Amino acid sequence: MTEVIRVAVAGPFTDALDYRLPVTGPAPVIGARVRVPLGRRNIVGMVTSRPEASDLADDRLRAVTEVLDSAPLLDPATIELIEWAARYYHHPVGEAYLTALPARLRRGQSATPSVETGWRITESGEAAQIDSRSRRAPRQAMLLEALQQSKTLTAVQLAGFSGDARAALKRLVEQGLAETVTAPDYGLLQGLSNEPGAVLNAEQQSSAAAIQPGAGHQAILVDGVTGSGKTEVYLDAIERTLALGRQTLVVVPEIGLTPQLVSRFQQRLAGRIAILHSGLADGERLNAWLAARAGEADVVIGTRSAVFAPLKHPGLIVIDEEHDPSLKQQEGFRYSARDLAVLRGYRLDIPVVLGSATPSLESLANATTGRYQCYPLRQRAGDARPPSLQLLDMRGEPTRDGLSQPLLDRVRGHLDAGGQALLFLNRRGFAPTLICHECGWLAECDRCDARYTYHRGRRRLHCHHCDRERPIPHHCPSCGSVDLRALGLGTERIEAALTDAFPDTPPVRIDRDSTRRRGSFEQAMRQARDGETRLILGTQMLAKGHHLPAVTLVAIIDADQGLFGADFRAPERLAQQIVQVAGRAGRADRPGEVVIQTHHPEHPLLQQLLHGGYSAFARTALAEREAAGLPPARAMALIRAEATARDAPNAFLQAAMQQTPGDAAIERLGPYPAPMERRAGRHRAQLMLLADSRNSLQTFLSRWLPGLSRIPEARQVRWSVDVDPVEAL
DNA sequence: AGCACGCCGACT
DNA sequence: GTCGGCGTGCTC
Repeated sequence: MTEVIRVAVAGPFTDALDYRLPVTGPAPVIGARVRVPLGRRNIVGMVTSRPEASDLADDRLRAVTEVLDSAPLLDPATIELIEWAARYYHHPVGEAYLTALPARLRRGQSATPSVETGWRITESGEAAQIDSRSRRAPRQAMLLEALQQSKTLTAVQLAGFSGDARAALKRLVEQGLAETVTAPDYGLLQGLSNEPGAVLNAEQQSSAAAIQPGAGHQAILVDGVTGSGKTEVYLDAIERTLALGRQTLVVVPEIGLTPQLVSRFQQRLAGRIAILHSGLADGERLNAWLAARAGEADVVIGTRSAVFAPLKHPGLIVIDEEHDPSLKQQEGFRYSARDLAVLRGYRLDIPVVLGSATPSLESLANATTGRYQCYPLRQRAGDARPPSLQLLDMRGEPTRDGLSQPLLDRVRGHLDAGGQALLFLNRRGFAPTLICHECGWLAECDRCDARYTYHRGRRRLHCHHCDRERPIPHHCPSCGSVDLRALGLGTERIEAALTDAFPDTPPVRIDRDSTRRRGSFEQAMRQARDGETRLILGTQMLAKGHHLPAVTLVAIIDADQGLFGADFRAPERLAQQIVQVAGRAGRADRPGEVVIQTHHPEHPLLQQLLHGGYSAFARTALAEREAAGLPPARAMALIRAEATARDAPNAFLQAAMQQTPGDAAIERLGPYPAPMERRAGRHRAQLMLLADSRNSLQTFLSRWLPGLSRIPEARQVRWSVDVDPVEAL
C-alpha cells in the first residue's frame, strides 16, 4: 500500500490532489508546503491531509519532489477555516490556500523572518580597559564603553554613532571583546502605551463590559454613531485580551487602514503590533504574517486576507466598519472577511466584535435573532450634538453646475462663520457624459454599455468600467459639429464651480484622480483637518473614517443617483454613505448641519433617514427585504457568465438551468443579462438563486455545480459562483 | 491556471 | 516546406 498525502495546489481543482511521499527523507507534515510535479511543472502546494489511500490507481500518483517546511506553516484551526471557506464559496481549494499565504510563501521561499544583527559584549570585553585604547582607537573605545554599559547594541543604535562604527565594531569582534548576535526582526511596531485610555461613557462601558476575552465565543455588534468612540471600546477589549497573554486580530477595510489608525493603536497599547495589507513589500508582509503565527505580535491589524492569518494565541477578533463592501472579495475567491471572522471566532471559542456606525442589514438581522448581542452607542464624544439633516428640494431650482443657490448660501454662511464645508459627490471626473449639442451624439465606450466620463484636467475621455482612455474629440464624429458639451456632474466640475463661487476659499478635491500620487491623500486630509482648506470636496473616499472636527456643513450634492439603483442593495449603500459622510460634521462644540440635494424629497428612504436616522431606515429596509424574500431574509448565490460571443453566456446559463436539481425550495431566476450587459468587450449574464437557508442553498450548489463544467457550452464562457454576493448586479 | 497538442495561414 | 495562430484537453 502506497503512502499518500493530499496536496492543495493552484489550479481549477475543487479538491487537493493525491501524491506519493517523497522518495527520500522524512514525510511532510500536514500544514507544510511541498513542491510537487503537476503536468510538466513543479509547483508549490500545501499538505492538507494524510488519507489512508487514494481513489487514484497507484501508477497515477507522482511523488512529492521537495519538502519546503519541516514544521507546519498552518495550524489545524487555520487549515479548517480555509477548507471551510473553499467549500462554502465553492472555490478551488488550492486558491483558497494561496489567498491565505503571503506571496513569498506562495512562491516557495523560506518561512523565516528578516534578521537583525546586533552586538553583545563578551567577558573579556567587560574586563577590557577603555583608557588604554582611547588615543589610538577612539571610536573603538567609545563603542566598548557603550557596550560595557548597555551590554548590547543594535544596528539602529549604531546609526547614532558618528563615523564608521561598523568597522570599529568589527575590530572589537576580532579582538574577542564583542560578538555578533542575530535576532529575528519581524518589523513590529512597539506599542507605546503612553496615552491613557479615555474615560468611557456609560454606553461605552456597557458595551466594553459585554466583551469578555477568555470567556468563550460571543458575537457583539457595536452599533455606534460616528464619533461615539467605537475605537475606544475596541481598545479597552484589546487591552484586556493582551493582559491574558492573547492576541487580537483586527480586520479593517482597505481604506480604513490609515497611518492615523495605526498610530492611535500604537500610542494607546502596550503590546507589539503587526500590520498586514496589500501595500506592503513582500518581505514586510511575510514578517508580519510570521509574527502573527509565532505569537510575537500581540495585535494584528490587517485588511481582508488577514482573516486567514494564523495566530498562536488567539483571544479576540475585531471587524471594524463591518458594513464595508470591500470586506468581501469581488473576484476570484469571493469570500467575506466579516463572515469568516465570525466563523473563526466561533470555532476558536473567542469573542468577535463587529463595529459600524451603519451596520449591514445582515448584522442587524443577526442582532434581532439574538445571534449577535447588540450594543448601541448613541452618545457622541464631548456631548457633540448629532448633525441635523435637511433636504434641499431641487425641483424647479436653478442650478449652476449642480449647486443650487440655497446650497451656495449655506456654504457661504458656514465659511463666514469660520466653519468648514464638506461636499460629497460620488462621481469623479468633470462630467459623466459628453454630448453633441447639434445631433445628440454621445461619447460611448465601444467595449462597454457605458458612456465615457469626461476628465477635463487630464484632457481625456475615460471609461470607468474598462479603463479605456481616448483623447477628447474636437468635433462630433457623427455630424461634425464642434459644439460638444459636458453633461452631468463630477467632482472636477464641482471643484471648478466652487472655485468660481468662492474665489477666496480654494477647495481641495479628494477622489481617486486627485490622490493618485503616494501620500497625496494623506496630505489633502491633513490640509482639511488643519483647516488650511475650508472647502472640501470629494467622493466616498471622504466617507471613511477620517475625523474632520472643524466641518460644520456637509452637503450631499446628488442623492438621486442612489435612490433608484438597479441593485437591491442600492438604498442600503446610499443610506450608509449619507450617514457616514454626515458623521464628519458637528463633532466639536459647533453643531453640524447636513443638507441633501434631491429631486425626490418625498422618497421614503430620505424621509426615514431624516426623521428616524439610520436605524429607522434599516428597520424599514429589513422589512422590505423580508417581504421581497431577499437577503438577509433568504440566502443568495449568483452564477455569472461572460464571453466575447454575444449569446454564449446565455446559452451556458440556460443549459446550467436545465441541469438544476429538482429542489422545489430553491428559487431560480434567470438567466438574465447583467445590468451592464457588455463590459470590457465581454457580454455578461447571470442566474440568481434564493433559498430559505444557507444550508439548503449549500446542499443545492454542491449537487449542481460540479456538473456545470461538463456542459459543452461552458467551454465558450468564463463562469463563476458568488455566494452571498454584495453586488447583485 | 499553465502548458501541451493539433490543425490551418503567411513567410524563409 | 516551416513558424505560429489560438481552440481543446489534461494535470494527482
